[in-house]
Amino acid sequence: MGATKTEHFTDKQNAIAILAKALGHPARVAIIEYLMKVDTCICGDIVNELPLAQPTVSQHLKELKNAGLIKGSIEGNAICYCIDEKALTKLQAYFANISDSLEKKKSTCC
Amino acid sequence: MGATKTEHFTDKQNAIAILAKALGHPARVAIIEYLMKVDTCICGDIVNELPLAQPTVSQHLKELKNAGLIKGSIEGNAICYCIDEKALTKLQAYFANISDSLEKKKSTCC
DNA sequence: AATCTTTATCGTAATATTGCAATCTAATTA
DNA sequence: TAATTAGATTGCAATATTACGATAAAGATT
Repeated sequence: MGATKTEHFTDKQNAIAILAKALGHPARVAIIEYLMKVDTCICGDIVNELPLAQPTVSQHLKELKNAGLIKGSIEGNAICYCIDEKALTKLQAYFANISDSLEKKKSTCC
Repeated sequence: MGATKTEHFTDKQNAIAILAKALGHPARVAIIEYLMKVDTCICGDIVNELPLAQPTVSQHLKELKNAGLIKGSIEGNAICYCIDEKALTKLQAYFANISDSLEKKKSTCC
């Protein structure tokens, strides 16, 4: 064995896990933060921003794309990578909801 | 090779990545959601709630604990697992902040 | 057309994760 | 004290991730 048993969990649980997993590496967190920092989307220098080799960065970008956290479109011979707002909104909503619930049931716990 | 190069990233990036990674598996998302659902903290039946064998669940609980997402205290011969609010608040704040920024710079992008 | 630039892919090695049977530990109960 | 119960640990097999050198693909530049 060794493969995750996704079929036993709900779609929503799997969806959150996929997004969280994609952010489960500091390089990918750094990529998202870099895409937040630059105003424009034409950013062909992500490799220079990271302390990793180009194939490694390319692989991380691919994973972020597969998870739906970023989207890329071809722009000449460079590529324009962008944050996909939908995914981040989903995460924001999820944790906001959890925080809310925690606030409400502060009493009974520990 | 094969090990994550954590030393090249900021403490904050690593901290977020650790929390996200811990939630990067549907079973662990399910555990957090179960702990949210039950009001009390004396919950010695997490194994029965999940479609996984007891050692596997134990391992997932350990990882959530290592990441700081839950805390456990011995309660007789059972164990009381609890959500650690600090970690979830940290995630909530992180994604709320990102969502805010995205809202503000809606114009220049794609 | 030859070259440069940018990004992706392939191949491979090192390491990490997932899952479970078997076993161990410690508190509880009979 | 023996049996029970709740949970952790060990050991192992299957699979996934991380990282990078080498190379390929495709548009841009000369």
